[in-house]
Amino acid sequence: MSKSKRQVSVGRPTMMDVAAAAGVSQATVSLVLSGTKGARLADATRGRVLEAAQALGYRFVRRGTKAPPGGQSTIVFVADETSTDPWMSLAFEGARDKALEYGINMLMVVSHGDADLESNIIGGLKKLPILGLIYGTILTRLVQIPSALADLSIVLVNCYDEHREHHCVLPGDLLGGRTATEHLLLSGRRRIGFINGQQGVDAARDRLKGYKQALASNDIAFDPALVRPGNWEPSAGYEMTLELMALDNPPDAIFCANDMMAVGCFDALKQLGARIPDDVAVIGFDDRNIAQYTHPPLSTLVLPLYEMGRTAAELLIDAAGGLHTNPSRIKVECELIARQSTGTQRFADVEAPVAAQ
Amino acid sequence: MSKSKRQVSVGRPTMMDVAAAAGVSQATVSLVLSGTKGARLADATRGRVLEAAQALGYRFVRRGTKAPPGGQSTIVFVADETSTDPWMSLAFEGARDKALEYGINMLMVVSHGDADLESNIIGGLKKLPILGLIYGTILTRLVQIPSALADLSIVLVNCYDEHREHHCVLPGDLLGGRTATEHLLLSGRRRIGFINGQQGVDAARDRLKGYKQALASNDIAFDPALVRPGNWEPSAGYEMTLELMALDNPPDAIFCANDMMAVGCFDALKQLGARIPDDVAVIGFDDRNIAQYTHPPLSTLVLPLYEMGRTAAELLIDAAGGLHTNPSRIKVECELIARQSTGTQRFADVEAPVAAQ
DNA sequence: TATTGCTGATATTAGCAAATATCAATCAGC
DNA sequence: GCTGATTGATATTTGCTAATATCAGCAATA
Repeated sequence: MSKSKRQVSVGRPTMMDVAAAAGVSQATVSLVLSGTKGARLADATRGRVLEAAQALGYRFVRRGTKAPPGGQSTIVFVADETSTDPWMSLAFEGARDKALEYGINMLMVVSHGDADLESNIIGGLKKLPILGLIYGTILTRLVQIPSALADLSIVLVNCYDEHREHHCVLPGDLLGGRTATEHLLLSGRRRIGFINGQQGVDAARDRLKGYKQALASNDIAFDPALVRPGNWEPSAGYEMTLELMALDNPPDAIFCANDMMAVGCFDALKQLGARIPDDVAVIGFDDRNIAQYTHPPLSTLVLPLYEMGRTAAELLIDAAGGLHTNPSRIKVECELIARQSTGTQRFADVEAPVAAQ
Repeated sequence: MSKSKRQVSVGRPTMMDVAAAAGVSQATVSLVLSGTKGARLADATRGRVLEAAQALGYRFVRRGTKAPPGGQSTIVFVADETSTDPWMSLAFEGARDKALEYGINMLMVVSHGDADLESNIIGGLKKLPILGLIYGTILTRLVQIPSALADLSIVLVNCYDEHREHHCVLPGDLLGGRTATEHLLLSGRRRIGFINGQQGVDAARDRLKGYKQALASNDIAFDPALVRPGNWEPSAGYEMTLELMALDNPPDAIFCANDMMAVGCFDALKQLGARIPDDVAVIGFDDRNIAQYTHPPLSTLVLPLYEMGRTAAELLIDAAGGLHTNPSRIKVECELIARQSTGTQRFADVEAPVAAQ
């Protein structure tokens, strides 16, 4: 019975002791000493507590807090794929940069969509102080979050859940499609071809929808002959461009649903002897690296994965900070990058030229 | 003093109780019940222990084991960058696929080369059962491993340490440079230009060295006028090609130290009216996505990051399995991808044509 | 009634102690 | 001396318990 067992009033004093000395409850002492924001405390009480604590030589040890302030916290980024495109890396970097501003570390795991693997990995990580989880997919799509992750704070990037249980951050493909089309219209084009991405993919659907909206808003009739199916590959851009240009009334501009198809489109136009942008303007989508290096440089729209990652991390950090909002669907705008493939305007009164890069 | 405090012989029996009943030590009971491999036990003792355990109704609860059998193990992949190129993702995927074969999970963290951050994150991860650490860099370079990580099993990917304390896996740039040059020589070219990467970068240095070795092995004199400095960007490929073609005795083939410069090289050659590969053959390096889509498709060499990742994971898993070897430097070969930009052979007796893709 | 100041009840954690694994050292028998 | 069997010592882990955070709700006051 010596050093290991604590006597009644020996050993380090606790909040209970301080409370007794100050004539208040333990809860009050906690509120005073931990400086909880928003606590309503009388100055007199606060003073008495502090005095008692000092008198007893009380040493404050933080406990019972979910996220120990100053301690490490971690965000786990779960991706379904990584290698094909830079998108996932960009989203991760965006989230990481935001997290780092708050001193929060980030981990990435790649699940290839395997729910068991996800549960498994996250289960193993439960020993860490996890602030939350960002769940990102290569394709914009519906996802099902494994129930094993249900107790974590989750934000979805480039995907969405059926029951709107989580925040999700999506690219503004529809608005992007409209912006691209309107950019062509503003530079005086009137007959705009559209080469779509793979059927069944959300991005393809929305970009087409945006294309249609822009035409409608500008009182131009939608001509189904100008819309061609594609598959994101340069070969499709090449073939579909040949088809479009073979029409009786060929387009004076082509909107390719991604940059790779625009590369194929360039090849076809050059082969036909059409000048870009003088005869046909071309705009892509995604702002892939290559867009800067085509001849002429390709106008396109940024797929804002970096910004989406940042936003996701911010949502997570806010939620951890106690800001509880209903799950929202946030769309991040796809910025227009006007390069020379859409030319300087051919016709009258148009917008001011936008600097490239 | 009721249910919460345990009485001497009440409550669940422990190994100590079983040991006392069987007249052996706790250690012996542990050896019997946990079936430790390689333990030398007398059958009589084993029988007595099992009997005593049964008699007492002892329930076995496993504790105190470092890696709970069947429990997860994890490899942490530390990268200095991710977004610019697909290399890091490829290395990660390679390592991940190998790890998955063994049921081992992988995590990725991006440190931007910040040693404090690395120590910090890994420190936080120490609670997990970490099998080892793969440390990858975007540029092939010398790295210094923070001392905080010294107690972990580490394999370096695309980088190396001063004191050869760790395994490292590197790309075979030198051999690759030789292979590329020999491929051009084999197709009958004799005057081969070389557009180098950024000065001071290991990959640029080694690819040039390989180029020189190939020339020397084929008894062709090295002509400094045919070697031009570059910076990995298409613009450099474009300008340096113009310079090379303006020589009194222009090259009949150009080896660009990466694919992006080869794209610029293509532009310059087309502008000059030179046919590829008939007038000038072109070969790149890296096998970037774009190489399939140039006109004609670009011959190039694979930068084997995927394979390097796989190899790294394998080394780590072997080490964890008890295979202790001296730290080695493993170079992974850069495979030649022969497409049309190096043409079918122009001259006599050459190797069999290699299928594209 | 609205607001302020506080507390009881409950969720959560840090630290601890007991339980177990492991291995080098020891022991007994030949 | 040699070899197989056992144990003491120690590292590691799990569950337990006291300490702390937090919030709804109560009482007093304006």
